[in-house]
Amino acid sequence: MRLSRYFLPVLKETPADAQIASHRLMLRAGMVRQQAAGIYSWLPLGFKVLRRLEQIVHEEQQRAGHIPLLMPTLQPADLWQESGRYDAYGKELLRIRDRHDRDMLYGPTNEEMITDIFRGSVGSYKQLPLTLYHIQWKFRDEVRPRFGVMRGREFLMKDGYNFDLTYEDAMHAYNRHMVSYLRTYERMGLKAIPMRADSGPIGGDDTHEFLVLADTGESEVFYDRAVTDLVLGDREVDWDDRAQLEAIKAEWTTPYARTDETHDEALYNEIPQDRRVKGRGIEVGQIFYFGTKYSEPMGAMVTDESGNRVPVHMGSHGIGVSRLVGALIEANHDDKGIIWPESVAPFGAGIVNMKPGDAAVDAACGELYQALTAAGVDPLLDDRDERAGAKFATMELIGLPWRVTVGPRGLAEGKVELTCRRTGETEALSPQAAASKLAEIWRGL
RNA sequence: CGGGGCGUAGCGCAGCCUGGUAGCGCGCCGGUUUUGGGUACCGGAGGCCGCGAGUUCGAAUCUCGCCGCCCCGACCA
Repeated sequence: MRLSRYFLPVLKETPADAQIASHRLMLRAGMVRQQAAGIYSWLPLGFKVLRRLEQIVHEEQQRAGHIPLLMPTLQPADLWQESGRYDAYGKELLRIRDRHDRDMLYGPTNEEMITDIFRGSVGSYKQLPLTLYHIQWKFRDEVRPRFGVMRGREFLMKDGYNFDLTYEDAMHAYNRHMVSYLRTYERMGLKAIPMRADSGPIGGDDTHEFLVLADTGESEVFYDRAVTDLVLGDREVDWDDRAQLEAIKAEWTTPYARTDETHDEALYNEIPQDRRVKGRGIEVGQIFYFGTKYSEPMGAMVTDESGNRVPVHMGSHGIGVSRLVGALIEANHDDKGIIWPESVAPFGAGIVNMKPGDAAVDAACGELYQALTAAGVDPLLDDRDERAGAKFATMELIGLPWRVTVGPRGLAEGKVELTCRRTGETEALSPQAAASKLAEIWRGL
């Protein structure tokens, strides 16, 4: 993309309403625009990041064998009356009436609807296990939305639902989600720690929240430092191997890690002193086994091997996709702006043309642009007639991981400069060498 | 929902206390200048001062009501 033809409304000054870094930077970098409290338009740059995250989530879900579909944002109220949540959910549920006076709602989650879909089409245990998911906008009418997209009223969420015959099968689905979530966050360059969460009335060891450590997080967290050293990496995962998934789950959930909701001071104090950490975290996902809570009242039954009609065991599993954009920035920024991990960057590299109109510089930029595009780096070429300082400041603000600076001075020696956003390190290379170095990095993603 | 604060140009703000018909910086447009870290100067466009009612000869300014937004707390898969 050429910046001169793009839509990137960056702000030099900080909007007064934004209190935390991610919100400030998303507004300054022209990623979002607020339309009402907790409701945002996603401008092109923000939209690109959102799409990248969605893509990673889709890939990892499908790798684990989960099946995508798409349910609507608006739902009929009667499904919720069936489950009992229409009255129980309270004011967070946005209720709407259509022209025929039918009660509708803007979905805050989809347990009822997915259960309805399931019961209409599945009747036998032979069709299990089944996990369906979608990535769709949700609305929860929060009393006090804040922190930009981190706590909006409208937000994009991946929510998945597993249907299994037995508790054991459902726990395997639970473990599958835990491991696939670990992979998902790792691919995004995030350290997200599964923490035992409050499971409410159901009780038991059957829900975990994933927290990204950040000083601005809403939750207070307590953990054993050992958990932050764990890395899933590229180890082979057999998604049908129950023992393997159970072992990975144990690896991550054995070290103490809890939010203030479930914190146990006595257990915490058993951790060796030098490994105890108290901090704050941003919740970016949750996995949850809830058994027959919906299948029973809503009649989601299958016939088992012995011919008995039994309610299916279910769980739901969410990743806050739009919130992740904020969480990523909270975890990756400095005083100049955002620092995107390569895997989620809106553009892989910025090319700065130091002298638009200079034939040699224009030509070198054009060649680099083509080479990087061909390598899948998806570059952003700053071909605007601006001062060097303004161009550098823009690139640093929007946080592209790499910058290639092309000017007459370097070009006279046959060199361009390759600068790493995160470290600030710069090296002079031939344009070809710079292009192949970036291509190499992208091949590894 | 309790407490606090703010709505004036695209953004950041001053003016309000003490009423007299709106100003600064950034951005934007035109020009000169500059050319490897947000250059300097000149000229210009852009406002139903959140909305409504009231007081007054006169309201951005005072009074009342409403709406919106932000912060702290409570709440939150």
